Amino acid sequence: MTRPQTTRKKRANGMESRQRILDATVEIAGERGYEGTSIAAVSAKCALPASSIYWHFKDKDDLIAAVIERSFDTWLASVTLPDHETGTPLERITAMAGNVAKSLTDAPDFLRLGLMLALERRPAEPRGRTVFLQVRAIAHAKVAEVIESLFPALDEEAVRMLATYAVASADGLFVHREINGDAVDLVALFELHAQLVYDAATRMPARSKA
Amino acid sequence: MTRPQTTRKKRANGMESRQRILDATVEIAGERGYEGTSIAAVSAKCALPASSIYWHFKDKDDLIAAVIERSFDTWLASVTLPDHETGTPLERITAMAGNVAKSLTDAPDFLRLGLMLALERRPAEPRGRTVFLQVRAIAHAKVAEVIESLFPALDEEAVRMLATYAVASADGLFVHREINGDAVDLVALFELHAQLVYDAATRMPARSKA
DNA sequence: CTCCAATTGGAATGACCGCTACGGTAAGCT
DNA sequence: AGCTTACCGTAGCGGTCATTCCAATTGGAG
Repeated sequence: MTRPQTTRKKRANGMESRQRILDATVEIAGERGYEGTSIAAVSAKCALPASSIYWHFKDKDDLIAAVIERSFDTWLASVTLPDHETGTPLERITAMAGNVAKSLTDAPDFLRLGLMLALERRPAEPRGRTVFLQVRAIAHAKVAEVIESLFPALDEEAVRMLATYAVASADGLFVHREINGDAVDLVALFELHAQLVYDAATRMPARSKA
Repeated sequence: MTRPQTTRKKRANGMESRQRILDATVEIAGERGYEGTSIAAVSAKCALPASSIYWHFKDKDDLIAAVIERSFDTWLASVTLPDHETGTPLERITAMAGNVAKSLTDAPDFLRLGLMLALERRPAEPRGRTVFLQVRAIAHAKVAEVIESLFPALDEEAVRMLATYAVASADGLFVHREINGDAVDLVALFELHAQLVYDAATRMPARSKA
């Protein structure tokens, strides 16, 4: 994020090396978790010495956080929400869920690493975990927004609970695919999920608005 | 052989020490994951030297696997499935889901540790991970059994998908509570979950049986 | 060309890692 | 009593950890 930018051209492999380091780290961290990600292993995988890693990143925590941030950006770029509103509401949220499922299949690193970090609760919380939880909270808010716009009769508490259910279940479906491999049809599961949430919202009692 | 040779009386702190070690390990592994669980940290927490840990357990992998196994037993003991519950099918599976949610609240270590291990995919798979995945597969089969008995008209594929959705979403809801803390009402979420799955099964088309 | 800063290379740091060797101690058994 | 088994305690092994130091390199700017 911090760019010198003062007309200092990329003169050596700087940026490419940075990407190589992040590539190696995302692979190792996805295999072995936070503690299992050793600088030596990253160094071996990206064929750069440890000193280069420490030139590009302050310390291991900073490296992991950078990985989370970059994989989130990658994932965001692969989510294409259809902004034009065609079809019934159910068709629309089903399409949205399908797109999210597809993007998670294409760029799973963000959620995979994030959930791994989130499940740990070490005394000194890694910065990557904080970043993940913030992003996740935003996702929750956006889902709640969609639900509220589609079902304005629902009260706040119902919207909150449905959004929580929608996001949490989606995580679970993703984890299921991470565990059971590519044979799992994540798009189909997400579309089913969208329909269930939609049905639930339809059947929920509309109470007085706050 | 008139010499029973059965359990030699517990003459030292053997069994108690074993439990102390497991208690310490479940705490540390829940905080820091597989690699982050160091023998020295366990040793410090249970106030027993490393050599005692290695007397009771073959190696670190064996220790983690033992923790998974014990926490599974603890969890199983806290699940009380009402086998002949009265009421409608929906009421019955809702009660079942509520019981599972309550047991997961009371004894979360099994699923928490298991999911942490499951998300990692290190080259040499820890035995604890294998154990967890086996138990999880059994859980999936049991859920499929319940669904099939309640909705005999559904074809195999539909039952499989619903069971997958039911288990995976449940994991996600559990993770949500682990992340967001005790304020999350897991029982309510599980009861909602049960109802959604029930509704989905009701609405699913009944195809020809295989 | 020289100078300078961005990178890399390699080696070293002390702390910690999993694990073991081995002696001590106390409670069974005979 | 003496032998055996179960467990605890100390000390340490070889290795890896995150991190740092500092000397090379490299390429753009003057």
